[in-house]
This record gives sequence, structure tokens and C-alpha cells, in this order.
Amino acid sequence: MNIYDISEKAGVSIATVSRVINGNAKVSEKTRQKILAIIEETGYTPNAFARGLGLNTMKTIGILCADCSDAYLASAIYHFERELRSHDYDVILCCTGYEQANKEKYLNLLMSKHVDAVILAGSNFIDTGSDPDSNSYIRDAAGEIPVIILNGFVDLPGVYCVLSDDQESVYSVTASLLEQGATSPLFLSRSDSYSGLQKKKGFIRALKENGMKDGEKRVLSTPGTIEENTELLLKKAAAGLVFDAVICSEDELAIAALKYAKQAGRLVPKDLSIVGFNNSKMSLCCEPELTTIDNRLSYACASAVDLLMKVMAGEDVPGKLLISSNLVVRGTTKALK
Amino acid sequence: MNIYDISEKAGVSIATVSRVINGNAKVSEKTRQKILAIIEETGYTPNAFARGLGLNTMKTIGILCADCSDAYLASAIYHFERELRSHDYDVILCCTGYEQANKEKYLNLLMSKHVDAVILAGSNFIDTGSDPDSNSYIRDAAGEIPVIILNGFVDLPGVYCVLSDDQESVYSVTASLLEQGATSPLFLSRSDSYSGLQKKKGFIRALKENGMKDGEKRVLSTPGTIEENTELLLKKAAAGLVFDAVICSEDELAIAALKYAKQAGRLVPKDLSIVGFNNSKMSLCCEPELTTIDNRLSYACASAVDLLMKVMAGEDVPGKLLISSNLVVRGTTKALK
DNA sequence: AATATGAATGTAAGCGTTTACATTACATGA
DNA sequence: TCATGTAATGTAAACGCTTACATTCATATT
Repeated sequence: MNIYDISEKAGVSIATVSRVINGNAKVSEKTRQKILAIIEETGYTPNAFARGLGLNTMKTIGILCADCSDAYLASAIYHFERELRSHDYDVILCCTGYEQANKEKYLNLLMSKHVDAVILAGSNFIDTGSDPDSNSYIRDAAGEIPVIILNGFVDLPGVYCVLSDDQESVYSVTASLLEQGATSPLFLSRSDSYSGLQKKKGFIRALKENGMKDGEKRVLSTPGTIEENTELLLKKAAAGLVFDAVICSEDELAIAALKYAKQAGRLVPKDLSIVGFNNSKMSLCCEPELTTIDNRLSYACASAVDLLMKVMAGEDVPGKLLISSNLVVRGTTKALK
Repeated sequence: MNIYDISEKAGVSIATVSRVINGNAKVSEKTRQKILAIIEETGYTPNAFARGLGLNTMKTIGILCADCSDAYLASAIYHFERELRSHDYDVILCCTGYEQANKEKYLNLLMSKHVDAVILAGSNFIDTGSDPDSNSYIRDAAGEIPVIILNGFVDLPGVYCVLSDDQESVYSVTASLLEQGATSPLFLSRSDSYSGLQKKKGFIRALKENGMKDGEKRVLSTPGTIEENTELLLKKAAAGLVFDAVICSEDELAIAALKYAKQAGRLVPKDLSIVGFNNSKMSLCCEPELTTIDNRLSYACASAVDLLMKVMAGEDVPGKLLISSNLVVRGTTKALK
């Protein structure tokens, strides 16, 4: 069943059929109805490949992420997918599995499939090192199609970044904690990704403004599982590290902090305050439930798709869109403003 | 840059170039090397649309799920994607958002994109009701391309089901709990999906074999959030429902049970045993950590992809593949065999 | 030396669309 | 009635590949 069959049944040329399918050229109302009826009746769907060949687009967006089973990224993908589909775009998903080499490889693969744009979900796609050419693979892609980055920033033409104001939110919660009497806060971070770095900066800035010069020393960078990080805190404390507040770059780290507190016999939030990040489901699984920073992911994703649609429509849009976060106060801190 | 450019540079015909790209016909080693070198040098990639048109396949698998931000499905998708990509297949992702109408709509959409096969991730795609034609949308799809179902079973030609032995695993843990002295177990289930039903059956069977005829009455079906389910248990207990063990169809329900226990002042696992399902990250976030059933998702996904490759290679494979589960004993039950 | 054989390569016809350009049909005004 | 403009439709080329079939070429066989 192809466009010739339809045109024959309708007694018109294939061009006319194509025109009613694409709805971008004038066709008399009578023939349009007739063709539509036949399409409906036969259940004909245009061949996507041929369409792609002719139009050089398949209405498909590529999403690249490290690991779509990560709660945060999974959520982002869900929102992206639903939002994009409402605009009639498909989603090709690509997970790098945190393998460095896959970033460039899969980005190129997506390009070769002629996706109309690509979304890099997660700040790990940005190299924060000093090599000026480290993000060149992004630049190359952006030269051909729009590139959207979620929670990462790089200033390149054709790259549009949507990020939460991580630095500000960590700064602000740290400042509140200090104001409330905390004297030795700790910052737990998963990695030195772009957003991890921003959060760290916010933490250090808050400390500095409160006369604490040793900010850098109060930052613990650690990958590792919940269990490993619980161990790590126990060890650090045993080794003499003092802390009465832990601000984390992810909820999972905060869970580890909470487990540490249980095992060390410290009372939360009386002796120790804990703040997570992302307002994930995990933050509701523990006792007490986590105070956490909600970076309004679904709003960020919707904004990103909005922005993308504008870019593809040829509109002029800024290369950076900042989304403000909300602090969700629960049981691992005293009341916070 | 197209195949003509390459053929020209190499001084051969486009057929020869095509042959070395596809590697399925004889080309002299000398010309092959020459062409390969030119392809490498120019960075040429064949146009995927034209390729699709010619071959009528795009090496793409569609994955349909209700909600890719659900921890379990997210994990499944991750494993599927990586496994499929290692076989050089792309993944188009489609989330129905639990909307009934989207199941058929998106399945058809995937078909119209000429995916080579489709994976239905999650048992919610199977209608367990009595309408004999309720799964006809699956049959229609399976008439054209292979359909893989994860954790659901329906006996139709062209449909291949990979499922964990949910009934057996719930039966077995329930039996162990009873043997250990539990007298009034409860089963918490999210929904009457195919796999939910199997789990329920296992629970009821274990009860019956231990002389308890009121199995059905000891099953609580509940959607709802952690908070709502905590409330539900508090209310039921207040209304006189007695239970000393809770077996859940998902870890999240077990978290609710744990929260109920905390609020009701019941000791876990001394007064109350709790068993979750899926061995998700959530099961590690609480105190004590959850005893849970690990249905070996990554193995199931790998097996499913294996099976799919065989189907597409024309091999004869069974329509049902059962994956055995493992019980992971942690802190919410006493030692279990 | 003539011929058969088979490997390597080329030719050209699809695959199913879109769309620029050509054509037709029809209404309008002179 | 005829030229003119416009709306509706048709024709055919293009998109970039795959592949059946045709051709060439080198080698082996007689």
C-alpha cells in the first residue's frame, strides 16, 4: 500500500495525495475529503523512509545520557519524551554507560541517523577541564543541528543550555544552615561535572561569606555506593573530621549520610543536619525523610523542549536558560527559611 | 557527500562501494581497502533514510513502556538499550504515561516507523480481563514484526515473552515466612497486571497449602503513593486487620509498610516481617534495609535481546522464557532459607 | 588456441516519497 | 469572445541507497 494506490483509488495524481498528507499546499476541499476518506478507510501510512529521504528529516530527536536507569536522568527522559511526542517528534535513546569514548561515538551515530536535534541529558557531557578543545565534539554536532544541554553549560553557537541554578541553591541552603548555628558543614559531591562544580562553588562561597576560609577542605568528592559512602563518613569521623551539617549533590549521598548518622549514634536533625539534592523518590524512603533541593526537573525539561521548538522554527533564543530551584524542607534539617 | 562521491574518488561504480559497505558480496581485497580508506578519509556515512528505503529496515527496535522514570522500567530500558546497541540496533523510546489509549496508538506509531521489532516493557500491556479480543492490538503488531513482552504473557504467534517466575518466588517466600511462624500474612499489590496477578496467586497458593482458606481476603490492592499506603495500613490496622508479615509486589509498597511499622510502633522484623520486590535502589535507602525479591532484571533483558536476535535470524524459539528469581535477605525479615 | 568457468565489477531499475515546474480549468473583465 | 490571472492538479526529477542482472576479465580446461 503506497501513495500510488491511494492516488489511483481517488482518481488523482500522487502529488495531490502528498499535498493533503502534508497539508502545506492548496487542494480543493472536495478532493481533500475524498482522499482523507480513502486514507482512513485503507489505513494507509506513508513510508517513513521515503518521507525522510524526500524531506531529509524524520521528526526525531536524539537523547544522549550516561545512564537512563539513574533516577534523575530517567525522570528527565520521561519528561522529554512525553513533551517531544506532544510535538510529534520521536525519541531515539542512547546511553553511554559513563564510557568516555561513547560520548562522541554515539553523538556521531545519532547525527548519522539524521535526528533533527540532540539533547545531552546531564552535565557529564561537558568537560570542565582546561583543554580548550575538549568539547569540540559538541561544537561539531552543533554546527549541523541544534544541541540542547540539560544541566550543563558551554558557550558555543548552536548549543542551548537549560540549567538549574545549582550554585545559588546550594549557596542559599548552606547560608541558612550557618545562620541557624551550624559551625562545620560538609559538602558531599559525586563528581566534578559542570553542575557538581557549580554546587561546590555555592557551598564554598557561603562559607567564605561567613568567615570560613577552609571551604575547599570541607568538600568530599566521592563516587561509590551508598554503603561505601556510609563507610567513608564513619572513617572520616573516626579520623577526627568534625561536621554538624552535610549538604549533598545528590539524594543518594544524603541517604549515606543518614545511614552514617544512625550508625554513629548521631541524632538527625538535632546533632546533624542533612540536605539532599533532586527531590527524588529516594528522599521519601528514609526516616526521617530528606530535606532536599527540588530543581524542578519537569519544568526544566518542558522549557528545554519549548526552546528547542523555537530554535527549529528559526526563532532567536538565548543560549542559556536558568531555572530556579526550591528547597523542600523535611525531617533531616530543622525548619529552614 | 554521497555514495557517488565515494565511487568517483575510488574510480569504481556505486555498486562496488555499496558492496563494501554492506560486506555481503565479493569485492577484491585491493578495491575494498581503497574504498575503505576513502570512506575513512572523507568521514562519509551512508544516508540512513535511503538505506532504509532500499533495505526496508533501519536496524531500530521500538521500546514501549508506561513510564520510563519508574525505577524498574528505567533499569529495564537501560539494559535493553545497551544490549541492543551492542548488536548495532537503535532504540526508539515511547512512554504511554499509563494512558490506555496510548498503548495501541504508540504501538502503531512505532510500526509506521518501520522498527524491526518492538519490546513491550512491563506487564501492564497485557489485558488480564476476560474480553477475548482485548489484546488484539498486540496480535496485529505481531503479525508484522516480532513482539517481545517483558514480564507479561500472552500466547500469540510472533509474540515472545520473557518473564520472571513471579508466582513461584512469592509462593516460596510466603511459605518460608509461614514456616517461620507467621500466622497472618498480608499481600500488598499495586495492580492486577499480569505479573501482579501471578504474585497474588503465589501468595494465595502458599496460604492454601498451609490451611488458610481466606487468602483472597488477605490481599490489599492499592495504587497510591508511599504516604497514602502508609496511611492505608494504619487505617486497616486500626480497623482491626491483624498481620504479622507483609509481602509486597514492589519495593515502594514495602517502604510504606516499613513506615507504617515505625508509626505504629511495631518492631521490624521482630513483630512484623516485610518483603519487597525488585531489589531496587529504594530497598537500600531505608532502615532496616529491605528483604526483597531480585528478579534478575539485567539477565532477563539480556535474554530477551538474545531471543529477539534469534527470532530475527529466523531461528525457532519458544514463545515463553521463564527467569528464576533470587531472594535477597536483609533486615526486614529474620533469616530465611 | 579455443572455450568454459567463475570472480569482480558495472548498469540500471527499483524503493516511496516531495516538490519545482508545467499544465489545465475556470472565472473575470474588457 | 477573447485575453488574463489564479486556483487546482499533474508530470517528472530528485533524494541516496540496494541489488538483480549484465558484462568484463582472468584463469583453468580441453
